[in-house]
Amino acid sequence: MPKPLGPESNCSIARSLDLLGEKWTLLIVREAFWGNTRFSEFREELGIAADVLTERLAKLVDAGVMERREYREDGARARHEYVLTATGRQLHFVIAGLAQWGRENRPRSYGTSPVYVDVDTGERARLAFVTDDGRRIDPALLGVRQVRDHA
Amino acid sequence: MPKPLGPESNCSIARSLDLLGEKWTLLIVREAFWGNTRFSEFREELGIAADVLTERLAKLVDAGVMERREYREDGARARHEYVLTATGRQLHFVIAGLAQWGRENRPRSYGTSPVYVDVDTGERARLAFVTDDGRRIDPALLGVRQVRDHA
DNA sequence: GACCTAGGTTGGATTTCCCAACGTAGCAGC
DNA sequence: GCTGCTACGTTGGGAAATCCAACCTAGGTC
Repeated sequence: MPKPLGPESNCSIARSLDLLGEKWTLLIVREAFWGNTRFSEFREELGIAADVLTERLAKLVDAGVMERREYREDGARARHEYVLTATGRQLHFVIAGLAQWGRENRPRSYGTSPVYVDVDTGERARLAFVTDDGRRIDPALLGVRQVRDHA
Repeated sequence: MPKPLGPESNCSIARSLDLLGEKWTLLIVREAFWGNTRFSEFREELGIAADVLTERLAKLVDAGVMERREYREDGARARHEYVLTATGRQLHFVIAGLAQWGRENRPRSYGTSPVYVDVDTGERARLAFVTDDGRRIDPALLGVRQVRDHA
């Protein structure tokens, strides 16, 4: 029996959480979505310890979620920045799911929460389950099936 | 400045993760979605330590994600079970997001992964961003806005 | 060549997690 | 009414993850 956690788990949820489930990791991804890219920015926004941040960024780069790039501002030396890859940007559903759930189920009486909008029209965007041909599915009528991993 | 993690964080993602981001918590929620309800079932499926499970279940009940119920089978004594509340079931987007991401981005060459389907038609269900009037939004054209928490 | 800054590394305290052993309430059998 | 059995935990001690402050380093400025 494979362990319930770990990169070889039978369950894609467990495999995701093996990488993303450690403390801070999803908050780093959130910061990357918000446009922060630098070690010092992650540190300032999150208040995370430097050694933990180093380790998390390395794991995310290693897993292909983020990419470590060199960049250089005029007359400055080369620096590093960490940006989401296409794989990392696919986490928008997870991030949006957490944002939506927290907003609706763990409210606070003041302050603001992130909300997704259509960039063109400004309309509010919410998560939904849809079929391949675009029909929306009532979450109450949703079932789960175990499907063989392609390949 | 409120801490980036913690129940009073400015960000609904951080508030969600303050509860859900500890090790095992989302896997317990997953098991609950799969229909498991009992202490011993969680323990057997996950291999989680008993003390950690006790603590996680207490937090989830306290936060209104799960409900602790008494039940009694014929000629047996009263037992407890833990079932998702409406608030807990709203985590389907987060769980489905993790499942979909892991399936697509952390593949494995054997075994199965959970996939959501329409219970009536059997059609595959995927996550999408939609507007209130049901129009689907291309994730590439998605923006984020900070919106005041209602009330 | 002295200083500054971004991006780390290192050592040690604290917190969380793991594991095995034990506690306990109710019921069954005798 | 006592012995066991089983589900649901609690407790104690060790291992691992996290936190924090101090330090390091390379390239560029002055």
